[in-house]
Amino acid sequence: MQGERRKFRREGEERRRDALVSAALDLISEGGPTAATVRAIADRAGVTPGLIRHYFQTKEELTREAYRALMQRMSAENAAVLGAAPADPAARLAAFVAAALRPPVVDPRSMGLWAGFLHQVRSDPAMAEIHAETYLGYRDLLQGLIAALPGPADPARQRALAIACNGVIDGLWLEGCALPQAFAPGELEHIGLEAVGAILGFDLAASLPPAPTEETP
Amino acid sequence: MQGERRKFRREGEERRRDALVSAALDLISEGGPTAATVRAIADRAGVTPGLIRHYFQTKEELTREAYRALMQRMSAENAAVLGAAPADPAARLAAFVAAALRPPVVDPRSMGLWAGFLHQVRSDPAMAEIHAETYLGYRDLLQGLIAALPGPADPARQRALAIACNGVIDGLWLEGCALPQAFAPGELEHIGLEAVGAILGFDLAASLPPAPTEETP
DNA sequence: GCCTCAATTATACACTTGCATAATTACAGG
DNA sequence: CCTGTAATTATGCAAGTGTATAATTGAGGC
Repeated sequence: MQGERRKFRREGEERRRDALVSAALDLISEGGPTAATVRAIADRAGVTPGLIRHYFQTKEELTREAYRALMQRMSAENAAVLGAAPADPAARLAAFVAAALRPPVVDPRSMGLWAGFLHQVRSDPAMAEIHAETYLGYRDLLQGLIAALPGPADPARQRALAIACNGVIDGLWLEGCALPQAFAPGELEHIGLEAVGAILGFDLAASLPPAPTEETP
Repeated sequence: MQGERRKFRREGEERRRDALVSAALDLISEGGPTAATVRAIADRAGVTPGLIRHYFQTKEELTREAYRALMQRMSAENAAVLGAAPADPAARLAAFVAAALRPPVVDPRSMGLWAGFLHQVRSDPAMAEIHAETYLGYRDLLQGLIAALPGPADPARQRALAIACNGVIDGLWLEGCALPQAFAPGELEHIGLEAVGAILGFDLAASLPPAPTEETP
């Protein structure tokens, strides 16, 4: 008796791919790249390792897809706040900065992923391209918000300011993810608004829209 | 003929341990934790894999030693600037902040190491302890510099300010390591001084000691 | 109900990893 | 020069890695 063959259900390609990508992200965030073996990923996704090769030509391809999904999700989560933001440029920028510095964008799991992917992004050109696309998209969005502020329109200077503000935001994001309990609720946003405000010469903290737009459906 | 046995020189224990630790750090910074296999480490250190087991009970022990060496080196590099700093509290703090945001403290290799160690620091209690010691030591140093500033002495508030400033510094440090070419020389220090100054209500940028104390032996 | 075909599983393989142990060799002290 | 001993190398091994390929099985069309 060599045991019964495992029962299974057929699923659509998209669902399976999503499940595998999601499982890979979970494992990397928990235990780093080392933990994301094909067997562990398949196990977490509820399938057997062979199926990975059926949907992805190689494990590297799955990893790239997971990274792309992560970056897109985070950008979308941050940009979503602009939909409900007021028209005033300073308020929009303040809302954007604040959203980047609180959950769900700030999340210890995301930083684990960030660290886990770092070396692959550095060494694998395909990963580097995915990173560049997302990063530049984010920075352009930020530069647009800065350009909308009242004042002289100097594109070169706006670009430099966007880079600087992006640095502060990214840095504080990492810090918030790394030390979630070091900051009181709202404190990280406040630090970020002060710091970005100092760079731009604007009192952003005062411009933050009143209610952090809690979802109330 | 089974080839000649490799020639070798006997070395002191300390030199060999240092060489192995250094090799491990190099490899982790270049290729992440995955790249630091016992064989690769031994190769880089100019020895054979068996010697690692002779000086370290396990590879994990070598890894921990490497992490400790890294953290101590970085803290020392940053604190070194205080030796040549003036007595004025604001100038001392400014010098300290600026030193944290320029080479050799800011260094792409260090961030690769930071990312590589992240998951081990999270999961291995021994690693977490090493981290806590170094981190708290750094923050206490920063808090001491803040407490020396003129103004009311409120320890609880000073602690909160130290945490916030530490967050900005750490974050900008990471950003400077990640995107070295995004910032003009001196720009990152300037951003950091503005941001920390905004948190503390001090014009730190104006307090920075004139010459960045270039070594001229 | 059967039959087809793709989705899924099972098995095998070559390779790498960390670790243990035995065999050597450099170097100090007589 | 010899000899002991500890530093160093060489070899082997069990476990885990990604991947290739063959064997099964679920589910829709007739």
